Amino acid sequence: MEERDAALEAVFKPVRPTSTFEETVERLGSAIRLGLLAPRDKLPPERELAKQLGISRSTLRQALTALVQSGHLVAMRGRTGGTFVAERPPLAEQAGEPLDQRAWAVLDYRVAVEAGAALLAAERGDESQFDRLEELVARMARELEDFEEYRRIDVRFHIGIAEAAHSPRLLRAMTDVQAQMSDLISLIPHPLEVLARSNEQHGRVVKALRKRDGPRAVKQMREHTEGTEHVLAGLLPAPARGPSAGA
Amino acid sequence: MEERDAALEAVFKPVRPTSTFEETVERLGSAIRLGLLAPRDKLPPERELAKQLGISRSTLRQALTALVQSGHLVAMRGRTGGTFVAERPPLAEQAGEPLDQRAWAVLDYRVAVEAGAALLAAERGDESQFDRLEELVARMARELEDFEEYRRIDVRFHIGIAEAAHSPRLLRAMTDVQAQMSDLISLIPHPLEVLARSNEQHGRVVKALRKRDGPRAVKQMREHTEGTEHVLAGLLPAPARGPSAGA
DNA sequence: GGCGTAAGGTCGCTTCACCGAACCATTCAC
DNA sequence: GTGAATGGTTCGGTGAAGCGACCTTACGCC
Repeated sequence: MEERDAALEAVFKPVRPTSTFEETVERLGSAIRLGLLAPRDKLPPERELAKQLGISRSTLRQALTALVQSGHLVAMRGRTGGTFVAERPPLAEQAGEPLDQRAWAVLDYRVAVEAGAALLAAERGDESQFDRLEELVARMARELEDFEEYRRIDVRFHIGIAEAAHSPRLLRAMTDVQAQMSDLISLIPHPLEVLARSNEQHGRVVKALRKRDGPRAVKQMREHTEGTEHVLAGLLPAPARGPSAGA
Repeated sequence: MEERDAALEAVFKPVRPTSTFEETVERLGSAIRLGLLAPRDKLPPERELAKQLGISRSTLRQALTALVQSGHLVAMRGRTGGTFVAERPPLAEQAGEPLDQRAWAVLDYRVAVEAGAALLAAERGDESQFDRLEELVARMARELEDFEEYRRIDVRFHIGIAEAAHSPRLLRAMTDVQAQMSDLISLIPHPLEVLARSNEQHGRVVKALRKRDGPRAVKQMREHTEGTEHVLAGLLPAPARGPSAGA
């Protein structure tokens, strides 16, 4: 039992079932914060959306109500009514409490997802998908002064890599990661130079993908993610990693 | 809305809340199949375990009953009784139905987790942890003829890398991946030569970790994971990956 | 040999999330 | 002005999960 402690520990940790309500708020809220659902976009009618999500209208409405109250959505009644994404939805949620610790967990997980996506994208990506990534890099280069727009494209870039990996599961993981990153990123300053440097790394990643050089793409991507970590390192208390898996 | 389809699609897919019962069966079942809980190991008394897991005894018993019936556990009554891991627990569960499709999803996810763990382990791993990995490689080399034992050590090796990454979240992801891999791996034959080759790759990964060369470790690890994929490729219908993230 | 105790096994009640469906209220197209 | 499409409201039903009390078994210990 000696050395397996770290892994075994996780086996007996409390089980936290996710409620349908929470899941739904999370799904829609993240999609909005990521810009997958853009401001003024209209959601399907409640009755239909409930069917799509496979949940009851009651539960869906609880989630929608929560998102209206948090400013993500706006509901309009009447014949031409509907539920719309707010003009200016909140960028990040108030995760609040143990942010310091959770932040590092997210960053570590991000390393895995980004690395995996880069590896597989190098192996399987279509040229057209790489074209698109390059286009996004070019667009970001033009938006260095509008952070919110830059970030929206940035999200699409990273999700685009996951799409090029042709793995639904990794795509899902990437959207999750980006959603959680948004909560962090909105906390930090984004001087123009940092964005520019960051985008240069984007470019190098695409270059490696084009060469079908997975490990190189991973290397470039790792340098890219380290950038974020270093900036955050100055803002968050400390990594505080234990001797074995941080306990 | 044009190009975001693949990512957006996931937003409106059915929400599947996980029940406490399922989660618990999964947690304990995986731990047993992975060998984290070894045969003859004794679980804590039900009343106590329920507290640890933060669930009611009733629900815990449902899970335990299921695991007894599936042959993972054995329950003994009386003063010195308790719930014990079975002598010879089933190696894999009958996921059954859409195994073909899910298999590839797992393999893709695995690439990410293994790559991320290798990257971070190269950066943060302790020498002592690398020593331990080397020891595991040596032990595997001695167990090429006993597949079940080999696989148990193999699991520990991969989990060991995640531990060296010092990231609780990646550790968790790795145990999940390994659990799902076990379901696949038990389906395929394991000729001695394949295990030997596989273990050589283990060795090369550790070597790269020792050199603190993350990208190289990722490269070696990718070659290692590809091995499994190629073997499975001969057994499963087809990747069947769509043009954009497999839809 | 019997008694206490630590375990698993059983029962019944309560609570709450989720579902389903009917119905209300508002607004606009026609 | 009427009807249809939409969000808003209410209420009863159902099943999962929790809580707690009690039964049963078997072993250590006096």
